[in-house]
Amino acid sequence: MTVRTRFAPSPTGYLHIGGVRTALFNWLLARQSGGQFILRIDDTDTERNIDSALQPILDGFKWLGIDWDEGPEVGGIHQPYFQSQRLSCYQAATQRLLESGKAYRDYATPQEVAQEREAAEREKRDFVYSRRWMAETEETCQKFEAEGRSFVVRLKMPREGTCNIEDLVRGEVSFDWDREQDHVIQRADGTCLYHLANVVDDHDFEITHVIRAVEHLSNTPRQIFIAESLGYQLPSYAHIPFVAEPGSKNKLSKRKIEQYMKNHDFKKLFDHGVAIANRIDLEVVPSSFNPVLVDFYRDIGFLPDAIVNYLLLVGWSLDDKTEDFSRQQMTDLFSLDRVVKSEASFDPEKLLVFQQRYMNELPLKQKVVRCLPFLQRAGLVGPSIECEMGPYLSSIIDAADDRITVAGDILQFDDFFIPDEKLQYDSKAFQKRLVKPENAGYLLDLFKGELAQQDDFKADPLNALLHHFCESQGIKIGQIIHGLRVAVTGKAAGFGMFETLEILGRERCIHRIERALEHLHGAAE
RNA sequence: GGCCCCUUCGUCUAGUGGUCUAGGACUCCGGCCUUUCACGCCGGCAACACGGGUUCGAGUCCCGUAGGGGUCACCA
Repeated sequence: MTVRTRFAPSPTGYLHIGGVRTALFNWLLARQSGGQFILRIDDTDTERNIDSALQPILDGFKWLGIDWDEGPEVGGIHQPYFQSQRLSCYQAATQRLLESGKAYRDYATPQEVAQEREAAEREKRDFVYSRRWMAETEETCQKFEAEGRSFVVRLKMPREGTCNIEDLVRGEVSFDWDREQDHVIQRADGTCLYHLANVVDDHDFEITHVIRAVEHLSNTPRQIFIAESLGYQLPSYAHIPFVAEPGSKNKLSKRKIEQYMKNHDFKKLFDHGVAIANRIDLEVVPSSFNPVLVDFYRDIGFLPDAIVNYLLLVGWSLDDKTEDFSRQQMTDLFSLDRVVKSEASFDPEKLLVFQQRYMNELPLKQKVVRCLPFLQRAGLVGPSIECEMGPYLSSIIDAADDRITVAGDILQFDDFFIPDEKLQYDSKAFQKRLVKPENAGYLLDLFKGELAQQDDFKADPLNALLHHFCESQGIKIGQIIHGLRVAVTGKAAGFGMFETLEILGRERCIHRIERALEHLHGAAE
């Protein structure tokens, strides 16, 4: 039997990071055994524009490298994969349920059911529908219809015994049938509800393993009832813990971003993103620019592999030390029995660590490819990059080394792309390193003269040059190097000073120092 | 509230009765390196929710308590 798993997103316009984790586990299980991973669209309740709400989700999966064998865009032998187009399947199933007496027409109005529910609450007993408006014969149907009533279809749930679920993650879990309600499976207008659709589709698509978040565990008995009533063979169930908020055990929610901002690490991640977004004219709105959603990561230059590797480890582990997994390794080694039972909080800091690791391992060429679009979007580099820009960009990214965590971080080194005349000085740094030290200007001016005579403008010789200079002046290198950095980059911090000088080249270094000196004298007057 | 699930360092986790005076990773705190920032290196702090059993022996099994979460829709 080949393993067939599925993920069933609703077209909401965004891809939730917790959803990705669930999809990932499904995908992994299918891939490791040469099975199929299916994407099915749960759009039974939405009347919005499906295309525009679905595309971001499909794009998200594609970006992450989670591909599907059947579903939107790729089709498949079981199509359609949109629930909104499968109504007839559900109606046929409902009909069979009705015929076998596992479901019934119910002519109660919502108000009448609500009244029963309230009465039960008042009397402090569990609510069980009286089935007062249940119609199992043509006569009763006609009687109720004569009263002007319309019907919904309800499940006729067992009222005794237990439902045992053999869960691949949790072991055996049992529920008493008498706690279950006669759930509605079809509305008065003939449209169907989630649970029925879900069970019918899983069967039609020949899903062998239903891997989903724990919040569905309590819903499983009714689905089992439907499946068994229809004579379906039950899939295996695995209820995995959901991804929780940072620092709590609540389910991570897209809407609670305001609250998450109180979490230091979450805010740090968000602010990191905002700094990049502001430079590339990206709208910072919670509906897409939100660390709970995948778009956020793509937009600021995360690596899909880093995210997938991180997500793999929230709720699953191989052993007590292995953390890095290639796609191949994770598909080979993943197993449901090593899924943890308790909910795991999303840890932005740890995600960043994976990102950093993957970014550092990326070949320089790849880094350049990832960073370039950010420079272009920030208007620092033209749309068609000139030939000489390639090596120039490479040298910067090479020198920046691990300081580039996400591709968008290249913008921290914007000073290499700004014309000398437009270089902005960090005012605090300028004050501290150039204005305040008495002889900073003097030393810088002197050293500028040395630079002007330096022919071999490479990091090592420049290093030697500055050291000799310091010796001859009887100063420590710290007395000049900071001011030099501020003068040529405008910033207090950056990568190696001598690499910086080399990359900038002699003319620009001198020009920038002159400009800084002018600025300094201007400030003094 | 009923039912169901969960509970090891701040976080992610290892641990399937003795090798656990509980291991790893991230964070944090020291120190080293150093021209800044970052990296790196070394070291350190830090957890079995609680109470009863069972057992020679319990983080590991059982029961209870507490806490957390989920679910009880003509939502998905």
